[in-house]
Amino acid sequence: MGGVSTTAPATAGRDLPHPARTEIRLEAVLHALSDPMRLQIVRELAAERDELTCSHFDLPVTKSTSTHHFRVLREAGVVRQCYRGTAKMNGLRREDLDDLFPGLLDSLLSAAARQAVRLGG
Amino acid sequence: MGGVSTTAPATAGRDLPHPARTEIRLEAVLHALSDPMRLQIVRELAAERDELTCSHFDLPVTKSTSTHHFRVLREAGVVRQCYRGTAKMNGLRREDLDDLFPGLLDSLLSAAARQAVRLGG
DNA sequence: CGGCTCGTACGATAGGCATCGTAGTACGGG
DNA sequence: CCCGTACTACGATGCCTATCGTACGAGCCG
Repeated sequence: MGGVSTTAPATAGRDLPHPARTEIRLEAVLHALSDPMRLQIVRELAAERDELTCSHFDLPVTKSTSTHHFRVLREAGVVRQCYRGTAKMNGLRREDLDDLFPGLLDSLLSAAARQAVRLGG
Repeated sequence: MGGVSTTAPATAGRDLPHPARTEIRLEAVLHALSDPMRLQIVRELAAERDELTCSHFDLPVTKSTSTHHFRVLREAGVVRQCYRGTAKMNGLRREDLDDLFPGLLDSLLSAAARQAVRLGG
């Protein structure tokens, strides 16, 4: 506070609001994953075990829509997002989810993989 | 047609359309369970390991809305419904779901139970 | 038959949401 | 300093859905 006109140092105003671990609701997680696009994002994020930029994903929608989906995932507590230069990094909140709902994420991922095999190949 | 005036024997025209096992989609299941009301229904259905009538559930909505939620669950392949007299019985499609997505249902139920304890107790 | 209970069908309503396009902001590099 | 890249914000649109109320159909019971 005080007289600092440029309120924050670097990447100011670029923090993204995330729900705390205890604020994550199962219904919101399920809703977030009930969209094919978002489920696909989460699957890729789980496969690569690292953070990925938004632009890494080649989604069949405009960037506006893409932004929307990533926000839904973040607000549901499924992914953690932060800026790194101009890029926005996305990481799965594995630890938080595993702590809240042990085994759920793995079951969901394996269910999605199984369905992909069944329908796609 | 034919001579039979009462077209069908009993509970005629009262069959309910269900998706076949192979038509059940993960996204639809997750969407169905992302509603608190429907998640509660499924939890009760899993607790009592028997079929339950619609009226057994004391939901804070009108009967119209209740009918709607049960239909969503049925069309997603989560529950199987049939008539028994005037009552409509609801049963969890455990076998189908376990075959398609092994472990998923249990993970979901346990996640829901865990959250109920965490928030309610 | 008459009435009761259970559930359905249909229409209305209000809110949510997936999608787009356009205009704009933040950062890094030449 | 200017430009390109990455992402956002905002408004519009059309669809889906959760909810209700009312009117109705189907089966049971006296």
